[in-house]
Amino acid sequence: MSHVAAESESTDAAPPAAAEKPVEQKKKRGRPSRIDLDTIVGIARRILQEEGVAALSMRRVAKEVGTTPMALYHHVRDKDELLMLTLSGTADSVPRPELPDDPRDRLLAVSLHMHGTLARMPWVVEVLSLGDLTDKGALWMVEEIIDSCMTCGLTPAEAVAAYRTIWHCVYGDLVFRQAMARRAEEPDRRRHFPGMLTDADAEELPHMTALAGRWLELTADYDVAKQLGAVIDGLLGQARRP
Amino acid sequence: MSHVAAESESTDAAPPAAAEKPVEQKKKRGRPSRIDLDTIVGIARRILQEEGVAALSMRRVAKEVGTTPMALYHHVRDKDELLMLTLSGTADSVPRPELPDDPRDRLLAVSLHMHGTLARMPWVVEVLSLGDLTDKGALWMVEEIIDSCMTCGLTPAEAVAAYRTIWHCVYGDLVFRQAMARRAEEPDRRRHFPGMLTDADAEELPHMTALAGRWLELTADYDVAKQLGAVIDGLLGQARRP
DNA sequence: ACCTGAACACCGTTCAAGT
DNA sequence: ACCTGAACACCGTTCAAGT
Repeated sequence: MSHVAAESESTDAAPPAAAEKPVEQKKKRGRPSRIDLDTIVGIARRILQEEGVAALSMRRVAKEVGTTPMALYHHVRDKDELLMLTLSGTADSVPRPELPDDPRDRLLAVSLHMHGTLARMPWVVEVLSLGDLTDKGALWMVEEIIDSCMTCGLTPAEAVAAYRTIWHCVYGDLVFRQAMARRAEEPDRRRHFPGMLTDADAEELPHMTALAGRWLELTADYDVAKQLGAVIDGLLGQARRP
Repeated sequence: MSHVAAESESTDAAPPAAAEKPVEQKKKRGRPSRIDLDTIVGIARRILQEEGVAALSMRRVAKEVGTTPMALYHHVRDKDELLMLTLSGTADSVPRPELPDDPRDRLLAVSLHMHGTLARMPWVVEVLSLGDLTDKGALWMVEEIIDSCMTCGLTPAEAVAAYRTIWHCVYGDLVFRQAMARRAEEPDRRRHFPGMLTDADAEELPHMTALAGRWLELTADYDVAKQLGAVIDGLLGQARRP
């Protein structure tokens, strides 16, 4: 159940690229610590994976590590820092895909790879909402997107903006899907869009009342690849008419 | 300071369209309630406006209303329901803008109106992340977007998908801006992207290392209107090649 | 240097009792 | 019908003390 966490954990702990670690190299002086950052972060990551951010508390992590809550604060400044640390290394656990050579296809492929990867790690999306990207291993995707955009004729500034727009589409879709999944779990029928329309609204909102019956179907049919394709076309279109 | 809340509050409480209220019409039998839903929701809205979702607790609302926390549960099922209720009526507090006739311009104008409105109500964005749209007064924008898309030749299904993509761009940008604003407040220098790159990364990430120095500037220059324009071009482009 | 215990100032929500 | 009080099972974090 927790072998995915264990894997990325060992990736973190692997000594070769130790210079990359943000924590300063500690000489082993004084009392040797009985718990180390890597196990703390690993356990936190497992909790996030299995139960999401809402389930992660310092007290819970401490219990699973086998210490007091306060022992954690000796290794980590606060809960936020712990959350950020769970992110680093996760990108490296996903194999880098073959990418097409055509820059437009490449752009779409990388964007979809981002989307697909994160769709399988919903907790990462949740944590990303709270802070920014701290996982260096994910930057190759940004680089690829910017590079492809520039190959298609965008200026560096336009390429960076295009990256951000693509990211908004990817992130927005993931958040939307998660909200839907959460709502599906609750048997609780809070009324959302289609339910709150009556025939009386047909005049003001003709399309929406007409589509209300098909809304669930239409929502389910949303095709990220197709939409991202269209967005990319639009973004690259900037190059042709300056 | 709280007059915006007060306004939408009175909008809520206005009797004419009472049939719209989700709560069932209560006959005034039994002990008359000393606190009513509208004041609870109004106070919650003010707290959200002034201090954000993190500051909103049932206990806090109770204190400001002048009751015990548990009295609230007689008017509201749980905190989540209270949050959803704060949303309803907010859209009506914003005047509806004049819109251009050309459907493409109209599409962009409505999208920017959504963005601009929500940019001024950050708490709404925060609450929206937790649930779905419950404010009927906001649906005219969705209707306009779908209508314009269809006028441009999209099928209803494509129009709904296009709406969602536009929403992702709007929402994604707002979330991004809020995260940036929050980060700017903390003097705390957690290292985010540009700081974590060294010269050693120039080989793997040439564009990003080259742009690292300009990153803040480039981020600040992000032009939502321009990007949404490009996205809309791409989405409408679907119509021409079926 | 590393860990512990007790404490502070909070949470959302349930439940039994009051008027 | 509406409200209260006490209680349950939690939070993140500080602080003084232990080894």
